[in-house]
Amino acid sequence: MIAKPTARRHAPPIDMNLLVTLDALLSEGSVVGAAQRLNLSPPAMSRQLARIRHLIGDPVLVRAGRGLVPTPRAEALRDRLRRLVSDAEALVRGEDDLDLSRLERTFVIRASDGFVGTFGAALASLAASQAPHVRLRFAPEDAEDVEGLRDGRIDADVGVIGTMGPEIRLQTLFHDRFVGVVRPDHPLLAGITPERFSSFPHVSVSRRGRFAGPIDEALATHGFTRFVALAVANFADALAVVRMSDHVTAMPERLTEPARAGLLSFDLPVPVEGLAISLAWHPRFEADPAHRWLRGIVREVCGRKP
DNA sequence: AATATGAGAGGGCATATCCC
DNA sequence: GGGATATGCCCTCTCATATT
Repeated sequence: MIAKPTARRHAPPIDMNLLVTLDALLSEGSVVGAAQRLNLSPPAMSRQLARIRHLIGDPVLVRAGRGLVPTPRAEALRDRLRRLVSDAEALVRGEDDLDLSRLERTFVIRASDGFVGTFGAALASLAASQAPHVRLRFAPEDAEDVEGLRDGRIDADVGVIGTMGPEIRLQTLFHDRFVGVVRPDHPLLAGITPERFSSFPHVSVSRRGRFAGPIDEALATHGFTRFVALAVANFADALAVVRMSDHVTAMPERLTEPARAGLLSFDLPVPVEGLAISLAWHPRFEADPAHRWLRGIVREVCGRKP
């Protein structure tokens, strides 16, 4: 008996071009769109889709009415694939050929009005000095979901970032602490004790309209309860109310520095845990040189001493 | 070594099919 | 009807093999 070597034929090498094609198909959600993007005819693209289906063993995109919708398998592949392709593009292009002086791009940053008020001007100046054709759009904070980052409507998210999707990249920009804010001639200033602090009506800042937060928890551990009479969605509204009433509010110190001008800030009478202001982005932008530059200038501006 | 030949991949055009 | 995808047919190009 001849001992035959068990060497089996190697599987044919994977056509990596199909990954680029699939990325285009998933991004465009249509054969025609992907064909235009890759300078192919729609039939050629349709055939590439057929090859991808054969390669993956999944329909990838199925007809829904006139268009196509991705299968769960395709959805699961989408982000990794996007990252893979953009990494490959960056590899080929090289990271150095980012020409900031000619970069024309609009970045969407989701951030609170506090962040815009405190860092917006510095960020805009720094961006303009390095990349004069780049535009920044600050989008208001909505429900803190990852969809905006996932589908690319949002380039970066700045703020107190809680539970995001597991794939979301996160980096702490700085730590902040809560301070109380009242108008300058407020009666509370005669003596700030937990008891007197709790006796005035409060304004809470919550994009979700919450009346209770970490300050209430801190007060509760010391046996105090405050009455939050008003919940507003941004810092400016809270400050406007405080400016013209006996209401008391609390907000992150550094994040609202310029906005609190003309008002009186004070240390809270009970210790409240600090908060981390972070930058979040989707991994698809991880290797994107322009996006890296954006992250860099955000970090730089936040790292400057006030 | 140079040339011819055949298979296979992949693209475009025309057209079928589906659905709004 | 018209937009979108899928497919039949034919073409070109490449590569491996056969032939001179």
